Amino acid sequence: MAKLADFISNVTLFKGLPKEQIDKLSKIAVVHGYRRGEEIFSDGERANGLYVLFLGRVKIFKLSSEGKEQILHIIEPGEPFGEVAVFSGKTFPAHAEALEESKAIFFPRGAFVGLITQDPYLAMNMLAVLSGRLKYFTRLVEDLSLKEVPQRFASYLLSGSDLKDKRQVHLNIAKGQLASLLGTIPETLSRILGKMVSEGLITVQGRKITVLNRDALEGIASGRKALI
Amino acid sequence: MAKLADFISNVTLFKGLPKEQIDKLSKIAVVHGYRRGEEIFSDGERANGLYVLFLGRVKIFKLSSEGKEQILHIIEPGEPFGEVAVFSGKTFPAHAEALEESKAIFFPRGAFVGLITQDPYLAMNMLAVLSGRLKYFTRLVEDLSLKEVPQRFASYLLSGSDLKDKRQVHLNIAKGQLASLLGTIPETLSRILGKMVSEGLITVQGRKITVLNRDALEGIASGRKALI
DNA sequence: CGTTCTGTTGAATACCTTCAATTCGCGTGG
DNA sequence: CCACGCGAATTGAAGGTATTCAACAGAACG
Repeated sequence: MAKLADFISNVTLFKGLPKEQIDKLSKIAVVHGYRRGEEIFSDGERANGLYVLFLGRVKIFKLSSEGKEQILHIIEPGEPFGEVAVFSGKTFPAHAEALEESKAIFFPRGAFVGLITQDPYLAMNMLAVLSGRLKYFTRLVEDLSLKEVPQRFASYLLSGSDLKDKRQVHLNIAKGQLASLLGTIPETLSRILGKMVSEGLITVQGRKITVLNRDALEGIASGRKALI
Repeated sequence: MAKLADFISNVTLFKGLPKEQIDKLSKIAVVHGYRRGEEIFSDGERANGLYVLFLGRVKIFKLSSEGKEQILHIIEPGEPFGEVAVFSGKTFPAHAEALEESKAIFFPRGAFVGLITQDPYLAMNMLAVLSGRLKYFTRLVEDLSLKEVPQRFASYLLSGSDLKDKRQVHLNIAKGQLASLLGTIPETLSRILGKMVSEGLITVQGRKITVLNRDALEGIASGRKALI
């Protein structure tokens, strides 16, 4: 299990922990595999621990009574999920499903809480993770309530092409899933993509989007400009 | 300052802490007063600590570029606020403003973090607080994205009249503020109230709302029924 | 008792969704 | 290697919910 301990020591949540703690964590860890589309846990289900994604991609989402879905998070390898239920309430507050073949490490609640109370460093890391999530949700609420869909999409695009002014953005999820993440439906997103293309702001080839006019996109993201 | 220590020991965040810790907390605490409408901190402002509300009522909110507001939270006495910035990033993720004459206890970041690393109990309490907030936001996102305004309002009403089947709900904030909390505007809320009254579901006298037909409201809250 | 903020009501509009019909893309199997 | 089939994506037309703008009524406060 050297490989597992190795991975664990590189997870942000566990960064900076002494080797001894990493070993303890490895001992209580259980690895689960999931196929594309498989449910990991469901909203309201009793929670007995938390997960850290090892491989693949997982979506955390809510479902309406009519079956419409709102994605809260796309989890990437190294990120924890299902952590809320460990510290408050005893049930998961949303659904989790593998978007592709995935592996996740499961940490049973009791043992994990034990480690946290013994290691202030781990506690601080966990507090940082939860705070980061809260900040993210704050922005999500802001987007859903105060911005229109083109604004949200423009922000999404720009945040994905932030680093080293690369113009190419490769969507890591299907367009329909992106729509759900942006709080809309595939049709609406498709129309917005179409408009942006016809205005010369971007080009789209499957999941590959090229930003042609960054300034205009920033104008839309900030609400200063609108799509025609 | 016996009174302050007394209050602090009754705050959920500090529940179960030994007297010694409470004393330390009292020593690093600073009390601030705010008048109605006064800003406590603003979005993006550098954060040097967290607050616990002592008296009054505080709204945590986001503003759009056009000035529309979305309330994230109404803080009641005993609740902490501004805590996210202590553990992640260094700036407040939203605005805070006193809705009425208020007093808040301020805990400087460094000293507070020091106490947390010394007391696992305090750390666990803080984790529980953050998790609770996350759960709350999960529901807020769900409401904004997957439910219509009448549904949100019906849920709000019912959660306010939950205990001991009391039919009277007294709004603790102005209707305009409630609209902002529900992710809409005063006009829309007013129309919904009007419809519910004319359908005989409720009566409204200022801030006093009486539930006449709980079943119908539950139908609306769950999305099974609609308003005419 | 007047001024100001809060709440209400109406008409027009905007944005997004719904529904339905195609088209595209891709993996599977012949 | 090509054809088939199925889910994903696109496009059009119609409809619905909420917002905007504007005017007015009412409550709160000094």
